[in-house]
Amino acid sequence: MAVTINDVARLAGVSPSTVSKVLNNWSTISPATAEKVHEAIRKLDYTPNARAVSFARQSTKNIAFLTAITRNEAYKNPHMFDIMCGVHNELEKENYSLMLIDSSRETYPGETAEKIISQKSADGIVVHGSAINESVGNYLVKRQFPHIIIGHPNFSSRLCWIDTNHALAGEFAAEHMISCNYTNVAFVGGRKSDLISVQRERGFLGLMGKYGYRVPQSHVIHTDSSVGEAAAAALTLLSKKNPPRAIVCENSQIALGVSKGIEKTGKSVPKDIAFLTFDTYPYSGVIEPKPTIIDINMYDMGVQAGQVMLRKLENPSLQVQSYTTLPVLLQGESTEMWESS
Amino acid sequence: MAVTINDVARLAGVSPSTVSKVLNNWSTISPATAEKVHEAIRKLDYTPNARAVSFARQSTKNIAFLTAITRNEAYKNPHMFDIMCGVHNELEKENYSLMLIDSSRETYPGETAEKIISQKSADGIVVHGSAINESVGNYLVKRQFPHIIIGHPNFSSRLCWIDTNHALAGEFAAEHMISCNYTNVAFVGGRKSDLISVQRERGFLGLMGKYGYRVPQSHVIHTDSSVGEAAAAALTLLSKKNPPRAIVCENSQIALGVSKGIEKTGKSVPKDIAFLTFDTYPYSGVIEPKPTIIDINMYDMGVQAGQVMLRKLENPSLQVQSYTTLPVLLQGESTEMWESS
DNA sequence: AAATATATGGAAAACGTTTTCCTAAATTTG
DNA sequence: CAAATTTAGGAAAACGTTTTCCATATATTT
Repeated sequence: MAVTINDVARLAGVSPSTVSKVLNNWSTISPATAEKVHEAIRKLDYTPNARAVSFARQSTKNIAFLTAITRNEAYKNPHMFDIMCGVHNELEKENYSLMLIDSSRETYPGETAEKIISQKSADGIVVHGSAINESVGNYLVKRQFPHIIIGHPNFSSRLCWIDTNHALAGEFAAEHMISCNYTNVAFVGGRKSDLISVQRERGFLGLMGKYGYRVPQSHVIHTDSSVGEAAAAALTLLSKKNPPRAIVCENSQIALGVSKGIEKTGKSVPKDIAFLTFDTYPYSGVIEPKPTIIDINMYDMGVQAGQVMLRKLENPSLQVQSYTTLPVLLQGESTEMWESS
Repeated sequence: MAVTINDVARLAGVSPSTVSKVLNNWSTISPATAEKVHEAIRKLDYTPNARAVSFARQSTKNIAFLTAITRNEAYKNPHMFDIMCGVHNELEKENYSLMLIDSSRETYPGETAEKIISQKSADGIVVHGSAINESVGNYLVKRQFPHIIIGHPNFSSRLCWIDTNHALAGEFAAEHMISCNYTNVAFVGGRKSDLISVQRERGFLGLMGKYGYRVPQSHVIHTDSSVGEAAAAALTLLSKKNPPRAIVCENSQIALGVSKGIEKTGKSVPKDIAFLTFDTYPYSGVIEPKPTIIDINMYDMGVQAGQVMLRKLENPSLQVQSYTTLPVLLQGESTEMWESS
């Protein structure tokens, strides 16, 4: 039925192994023979059977991307697809494909990863830190199975991971504010139980303090990350006797609320009051004016993860360290260099 | 190195073919033998090599999901991941995996699809209507290659597709408004070049007219889908001598703007003015009050696509028709049953 | 001119299953 | 009780490549 390497060999008058060598650009084939083979391939419209190649090479050219998938995933985790796209686009360069695998129904963390490794259905594995346990982690390290963990795992190991650093992003926020000459800055955060919010707050407050601009307690407000509470927070801050010159909003939803609150006061941004926020998604696109953002680009994080994966695929014994994706400042119109009078 | 079916056979004292039959639940194996084999499998911690199974079965148990992937994909196409998750979760039930494949760099529509089919690297293909051409389409049909097209292709064929119906969603909007006794309704749409916007508008205006509530030209405003223009549109509408009782917003960004505009007028929703919008993503989550939404759930669309795919995988000769994902009304607080006085 | 090195391409094993027969034993039937 | 049927399990082919050797022919060196 389907045309195989043998058909090509017969038509070209060579052996199947020669065809294979031509296909894989071996140097031991003369240009003349190669041309004959290519001619036959063209005539027969031959494509190697990927399943047979996988089998013979003992490699699927597939990488598994494990994450917990639920209904409305994009809503709950707007970043995951971006990470995945970054990984994909990097792996694609070396002809690897990315398989989306759900880890949400596993009975213990690491079950899915284990299955993939033992089945050998993928050459490598990209997995969220929460979907892996210590035993599988150690297995990955011991077997030198190419892997990269998104977000560092909550157990110590010699796994290779890549993570964001939200405290650092908080420090970036402080640095930007100070560089604009805003030294009287407030912080509107999310819930105190929200780890990311807490880290950003710590980084921000820490660096402000280090520069000598300690942020008073009254300039730090925690909300439920809703637009309404954030707007109220902005109104509270701006009605103080000593209102802040700028506000750091812990996420884009808060920023949307804060910008709304500011609008209500009639003050103009950034002339009277400046603000910045973190993350491009999901809401910064509808905030007016276009906000200055400290962004941790998830696509870039995916690209980095992909690069690490490619290196590990090439050399599984490679001792690769772990990485942190650096935040990036996206200058918008909600902050500007301020010539304080 | 790795333990194979032969090791299991040797330990269990049977032939490899018997082990295979046990693995695949053949009925021609006695319970006693099966137990012996399972025992050996357990002892050796054996897992069949997926690459070898793929090869022997001539099936990869992989389905390719083709879409044009770019940087910031989630931002540009917030729906794609939801569709993908829906497809995934459905396919997972029959142990199929989903491979994410980029079609953005192909030199002609259908190139990527062709490659996958000729390589036999997937058992089926889910592809966006824009990433396929007529010749590949006909090839899919002729070869009975399991496929499902997301969004119907722009050429006629006997392909199997699944699509949304935005005109129908527009009709749903009209129906809901009328059922609330809002008969004086305005429409704020996107650009006239935006196909989805135009379809929703046509459906909405059409049904309003059919019910005898023709919407005057002056109650239809086109914007660039920005928050600013949408807010301005709302202000324009509400300052007319005969302002609308309700507004249909063509997308969530417009709805965000309209709600902002309404807020500026000081009118209350839905007491004085009602509105509804389409799509849950990306912005409806931050609109206040919680809007009534005509939603076309993309995850559900993916689930439907996955179901069709499973049926085609089981029986490739199946003549499956194409499907339309129906819109769903999500009642929010921006509309209510109105007792007009 | 003989000896050695190099270039080219083929034969055959290997990859690890599944699946199609086929056989021998066990069971049923007349 | 013999013949027919059913059952259980094994032998071997098949799936389509890659890759390791090996053989031959040609080129190079002494």
